[in-house]
Amino acid sequence: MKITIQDLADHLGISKGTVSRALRGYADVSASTVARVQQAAKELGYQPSAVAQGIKTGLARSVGLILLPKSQAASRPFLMQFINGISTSIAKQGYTLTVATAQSDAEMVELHRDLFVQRKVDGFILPRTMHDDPRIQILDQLKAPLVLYGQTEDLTQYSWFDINQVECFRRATARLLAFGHRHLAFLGGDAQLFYNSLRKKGVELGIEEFDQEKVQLQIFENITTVPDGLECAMRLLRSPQPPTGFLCALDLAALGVIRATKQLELIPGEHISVIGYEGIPEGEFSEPGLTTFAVDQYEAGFQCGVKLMQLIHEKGAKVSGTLTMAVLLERGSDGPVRLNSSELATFIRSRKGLLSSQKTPHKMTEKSLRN
Amino acid sequence: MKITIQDLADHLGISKGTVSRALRGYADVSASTVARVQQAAKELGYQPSAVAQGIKTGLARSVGLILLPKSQAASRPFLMQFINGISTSIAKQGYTLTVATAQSDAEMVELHRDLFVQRKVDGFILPRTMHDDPRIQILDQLKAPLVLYGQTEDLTQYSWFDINQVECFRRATARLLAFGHRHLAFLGGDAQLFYNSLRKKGVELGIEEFDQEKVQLQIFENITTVPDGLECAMRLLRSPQPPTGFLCALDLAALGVIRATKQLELIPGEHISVIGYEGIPEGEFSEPGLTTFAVDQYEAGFQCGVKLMQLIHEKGAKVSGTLTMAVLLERGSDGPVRLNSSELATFIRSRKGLLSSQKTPHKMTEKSLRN
DNA sequence: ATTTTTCACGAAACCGGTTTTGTCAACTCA
DNA sequence: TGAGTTGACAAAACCGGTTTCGTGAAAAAT
Repeated sequence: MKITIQDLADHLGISKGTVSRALRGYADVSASTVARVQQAAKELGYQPSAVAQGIKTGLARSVGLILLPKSQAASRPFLMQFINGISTSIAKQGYTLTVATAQSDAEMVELHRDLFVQRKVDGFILPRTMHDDPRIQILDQLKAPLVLYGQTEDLTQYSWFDINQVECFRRATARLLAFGHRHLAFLGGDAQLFYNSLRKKGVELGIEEFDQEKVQLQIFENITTVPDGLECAMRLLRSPQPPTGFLCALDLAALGVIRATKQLELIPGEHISVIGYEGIPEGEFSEPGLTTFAVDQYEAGFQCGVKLMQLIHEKGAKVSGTLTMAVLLERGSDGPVRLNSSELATFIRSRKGLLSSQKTPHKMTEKSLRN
Repeated sequence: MKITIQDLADHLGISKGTVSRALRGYADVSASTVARVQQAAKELGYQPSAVAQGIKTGLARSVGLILLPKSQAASRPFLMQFINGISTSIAKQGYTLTVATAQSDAEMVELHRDLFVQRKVDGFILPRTMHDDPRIQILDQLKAPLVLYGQTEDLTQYSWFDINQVECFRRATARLLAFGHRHLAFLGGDAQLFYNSLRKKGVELGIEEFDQEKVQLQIFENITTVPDGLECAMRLLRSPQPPTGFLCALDLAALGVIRATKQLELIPGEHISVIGYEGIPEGEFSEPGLTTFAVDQYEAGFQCGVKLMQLIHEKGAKVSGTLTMAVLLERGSDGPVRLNSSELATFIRSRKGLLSSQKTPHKMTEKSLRN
C-alpha cells in the first residue's frame, strides 16, 4: 500500500542508499540522478516515513505541550492562538506539535518524562511556569530542550518568552493612582504560579514610585474565577474602608468584581475602578467593557516555537529570553475617582436596604431599562 | 545518555531479543527472567523508543487533529476540553495527539495527506465537517482511519460522533412557538459546514410539527460573529414585520442580537426572544444571560478518541455513529411573547427618536442604575 | 534407556530509512 | 603511458526495536 524507499529504488533501478542521498542532497550523486529521483518521488507520491527517519537521527520531529485542564482559568480562551503560533513556527522545519493533557501536577511531570524518554518529542514548551517548577527539574535531568512561556527564578539557564507583566501592572497601578484612587486592592491569581509574583511586584512598584505613604494596598491571592472575584469584592466593598481601585491578576476575577458592583448597585468606572489582565473575549461583553491588558497569544506561541527549534537544532545554541508588552485596552471599567474610600463606604451602606429583596442582576436591568 | 534495549540486555547478560519478548509478554520467556527484566528496566529507567517501535509495527501511536484558526468563531472556547477528551481516551493505549494548524482549506487537506504518508499519525479526528468534505475524500483514498466530529452525507461509511442538532433546534423552535412567537428568524452559521443544514432542518421541523401556516420564518446564513448578528438583527428589527423570536446557530450571533436589542432599548426575554447554541462562557455574562444549548466538548473528544482507537486497532472493526443531546441552559434571553410582530414594529418606531443622541449601552446602564 | 516434547533462550532477519565504506570507470596529470 | 584523482554509485552497516527461527538441555513419554 504505502510506498517505501525500496519501492522507489526498484522502480528506478538504483540502490536505496543512492535514493536517500539524492533526496538528502548529498554531493556524490549526479545531477541527473537527483532529478530522476525527485521526479519519481513526486509521481509515486513517495514521502519518507518520519518514524523510520527518526530511528537513525534520534529525533521525533515533534515538540511537546502538556496542558492541565483542571486549571482552565487561564490561557483557556487563547489556546487556539497559542497552538497556532507554535505550530506555525515549527512547521517550517517539518516539526509537529504533540499535545497531551494531565489531570494533576504529578501526572504532568510524569508525562513530560515519559514523552521524552520514549522519544515521542524532542523538546517541550512549558506554559504557566511555577515556583521551583517540577517540570523543569526533571527535564533538566534528562537534558531535554525546553522553552518557558513565563519566567522563573533563574532566567539565565533556560530559554523563555514572556510578557512584561511587572510593567503592565506598574502601569495599571500608576493609571489608577493618576485617576485619584488611594485605596487599592490587588486580587492575585494562583500563588503557586510565577506570574502571580510578577504582577504583584508590578503593583508594589507602581505604588512605590508614587508615594508609598499616601496609598493603601490590600493584597489577596488565589482569586482565579468569577465567583472568587465576586466573593472577594463583596467582602471588601462591605468593609469600613473599601478599596476604590481593583487590580486583578486575571480578567475572570475582574469580571467577578464587576458582578459584585452590580449586586451593590454600583457603577464600575464611576464608583469604583477595575483593571484586568489577559484580554479574554468575555471582557468585551460585560457592562461596562473591562479595561485590561490584551496578550497576543499567537506571538507568544510563535516565539516559543522559534526558540525551541534553535535549542534542538543549533547544537551549542545559547539560551535566550524575550520580554514584550501587552496592549492596554481602555474600556469603561475604570476612570477618575468620584468617591473616596470613606464616602464609598457610606454610599454602599445607604443602599443596603435596597438589597433586602435579593433581586437578580437580570431583573434589575429589566426594571431599569423600562424606565 | 539514553538507555537502549541493548544496554539493558548487556546489563542483564541476555540477548536483546529476549528482553523484548520479556517486556512484550511472550510465553517463551521464563517467569524469573521476565521479573528480572522488568526489575532492571524500572531501575535503569528504560522505556522503549516509540520511534523504533513504530518502524516495525508501522504505527506512530499518534492521532492527528488539524485546526483552522481562521475560523475561530466556533469551537474556540472549548478547544481545551475537546483536546482533553481526545487525549484522555487515547492515552490508555499509549497514543498521543498531534495537533497542527492550517491557514487555508487547501493547506488543511495537504496537511492531512502529508501527516499520514509520513506516518506521523495513524488516523484523524475531523472536526467541523463540511459538505463534500475534501479531507474525507483524500483520507479515503489513503485508507486512513478517521472519525468525524459532526455528520456528513453518507453516515454509514465512516465513524462519527455528533450532537443531535436537529433535535436541539426542533426543541428550541417548539419552545419559542409555545411562548407564543409567530415571527421567527433563523440566523445560520457557515453555509459550507454541515452543521448549518442540520440546525436549519431542526427549525423547519419544529415549525412543521406546529402549524406551518401560522408561522413566518426568515432564514439567514453566514452569521458567525457578534457584529454579524448585531447587523442582521438591527436590519430585521427595523423592518416593518420584525421577528420576535431569534434562533441562532451560534452563540456569538445570539450575543450580537442581544447587543442590537440594547441599541434599540429593547429587553431580550421580554420584547424579543433569543436562543443560541454551543454554551460559550460569554453567554453567561451577557444581560440577560443567554438561553442556549450547551455542548459537552470533553465528551465529544473522548468519544471520537474511543472510536478512532477501535478503527486503528481492531482490524475489521465496523464503523459506528453516535448521537447525543446538548443541555438546554434556560437563562433570561427568551420568554413569553408580549408584543406580536406588528406591535413590536410600532414600539420600535416610537423609540427611534430616543436614539438620535447615539448613547452607548454602557451609558444607558449607568443612567438606569442610578434610578 | 531412548525418543520425543517442551522450555528458554540466542542468533538472525527485518522494519525503512541514513550514512559510511568500498569499488570501478573515467579523468587528470606528469 | 602509467599513476593518482575524482565522480557516481552499490553494498553494507547501522539505528533500536520486534519477531521468527533454530538449538541445546531438561522434562516427559514410550
